[in-house]
Amino acid sequence: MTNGERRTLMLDFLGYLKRTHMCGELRASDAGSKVVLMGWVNKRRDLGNLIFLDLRDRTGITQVVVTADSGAAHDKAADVRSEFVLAVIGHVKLRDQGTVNKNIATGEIEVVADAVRLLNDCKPLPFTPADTVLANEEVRLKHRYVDLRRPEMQRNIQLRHKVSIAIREFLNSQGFYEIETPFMTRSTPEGARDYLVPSRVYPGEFYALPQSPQIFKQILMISGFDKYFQIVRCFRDEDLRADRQPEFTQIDLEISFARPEMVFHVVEGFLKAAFSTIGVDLHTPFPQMSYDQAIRLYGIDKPDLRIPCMADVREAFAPANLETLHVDAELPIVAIVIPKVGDLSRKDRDEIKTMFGDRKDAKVFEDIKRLEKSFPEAAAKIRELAKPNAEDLLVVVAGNVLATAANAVTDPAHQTAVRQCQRAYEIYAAAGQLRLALAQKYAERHGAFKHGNFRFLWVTDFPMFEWDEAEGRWNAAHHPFTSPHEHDMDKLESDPGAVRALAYDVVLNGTELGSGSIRIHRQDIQAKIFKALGMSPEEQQARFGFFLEALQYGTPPHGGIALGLDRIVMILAGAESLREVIPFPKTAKAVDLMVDAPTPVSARQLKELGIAVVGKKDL
RNA sequence: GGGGUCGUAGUUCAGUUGGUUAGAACGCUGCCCUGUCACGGCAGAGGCCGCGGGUUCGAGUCCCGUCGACCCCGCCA
Repeated sequence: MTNGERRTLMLDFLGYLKRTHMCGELRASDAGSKVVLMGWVNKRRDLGNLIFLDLRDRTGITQVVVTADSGAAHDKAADVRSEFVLAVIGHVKLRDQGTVNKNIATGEIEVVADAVRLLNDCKPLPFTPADTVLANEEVRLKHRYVDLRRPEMQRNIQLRHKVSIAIREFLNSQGFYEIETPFMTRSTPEGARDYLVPSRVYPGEFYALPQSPQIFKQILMISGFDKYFQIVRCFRDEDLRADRQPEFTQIDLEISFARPEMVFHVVEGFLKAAFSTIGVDLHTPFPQMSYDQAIRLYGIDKPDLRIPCMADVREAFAPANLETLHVDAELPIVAIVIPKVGDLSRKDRDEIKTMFGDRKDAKVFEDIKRLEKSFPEAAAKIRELAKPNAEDLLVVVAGNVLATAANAVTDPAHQTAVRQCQRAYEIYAAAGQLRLALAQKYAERHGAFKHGNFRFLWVTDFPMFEWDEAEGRWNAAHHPFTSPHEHDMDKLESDPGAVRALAYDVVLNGTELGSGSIRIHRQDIQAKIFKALGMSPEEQQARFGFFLEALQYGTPPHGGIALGLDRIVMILAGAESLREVIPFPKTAKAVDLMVDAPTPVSARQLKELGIAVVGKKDL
């Protein structure tokens, strides 16, 4: 018999047999009882006249012993291989002293088989759930049903279930209604690319899968449902990342007569409930920080609070120092502190330069001791401002003096200001990136990234508009229905860049978990925003006509938020990728390797939809 | 769209400066084994070295292209 071939086995029927226990349940106190277990063969250890089978289901593993005197049972057990599906009828026996297995919960007992039923066999697998080394992800995804049997995946999916249930229960207790919104809806040309669904009835016309139920949930507020939530799939046709899938699940909610604090309170409540499912007691309320602060202190709008913030050390340098160092005096100078890194070799310090990259606009001083030699006073002042401990790594990031030509400004005045802001922002961002890269590299040393350290944060007061360099106009930073700050209304026309939005993000350990805002409920303000965005009344009508009409029929003030369920579960599970907490994820090229999707469809299907596909080369 | 890492047996990997018949472990098949739990012992099967082209007397190894997996940038209102 060659590899892969097996003698034909006689399989048994389940018949009237009923399972009495799960495989992870039995304990010493069950000794003596008659039991029926069902599950998969995790491992077989065949000692000849004595065969051990580890039977596995979602609750755990029980060792089954089959002795030669059990006759038929022993013959069957001899034929059994990995991942066969069995029913074992037997009795629970306390294990002898020396044979207890402390590694499994059921290790004090074993089930002595009286009879074995072969419910199904299993072809030799590319990998098994019992393997100690993990197979390649490509192989895992192709045979996802096997991969999902692995205890770790079972745990992750169970965790996901628990988190969903905890959130549902909490929101229900707070008076939220769970209301479904359509998956087949209208394409909104702004934002991410839509996944389109062709209409058969109207050839050439398309539905779009929702990027979020945004407009529907706002309409539900107009409809008087007061508090809505939904744990809902959303779709975005953009390139993937470890933390981005084309279809993902959001915890979406909206509240009528809402102020931001009310939204914060609800989110803190359900996150507390979700985290308590794994025994983590979250401290609420979460700290808050303005967007502006986040940029200046962390160089990013989703600060990771597990490591110290950056420090502004601009004042440490005398004008003469800056000139010598070719540092732009107009731009910020920031110090990064990474705790407990200890002494670095010359090679490690050079590595920092590589990590920072070759930039025109910014430079890094990675060797503070060298800076100390030439500029002792500045270095002393930097230490005073950044407050590193003796073992901490301290590096400084500053702006480069640019050639005058590159810095020439012919734009109107407000654009000059924008440009200056932009350059400062780039310094902060560059420093922020280096801070994270260093923190990642020296994670072992500072220990702040160990699983279980959950640092939440609200980031508030996002800018209302972003300047679009390519288009030469302002864009909505969040979406065009986000309400501006009441105090900033008067700047809508005079200084759009300074208008703050009533928008907020909830951030955990440097990952954006969710984003929300108080929405515009008044027609007059909505008109001003569209005007600031340079959108003509015709364009407004074409894009959002139905919604603008709805807004006019008694819209209450309202606001809400949406959080990524996948990301929450990923962080709770301590996983590196969303794919570890999504049962059937897609690859980086948006392919489902198990079902092999997407695929071409038949000419007949296309004809019915009025669709012609142009050759790939023509695209 | 751009940059990077990787691709060798079913799986995880090794493979020297380009040089005989491409190795190991696990898995698989057969035999032996009554206390294993990463069971053990003996024997065996299993390879288009991702694919295509090039350089060379000779390519798993060097070069070019291509496909696939992963990570990052762009993108994600």
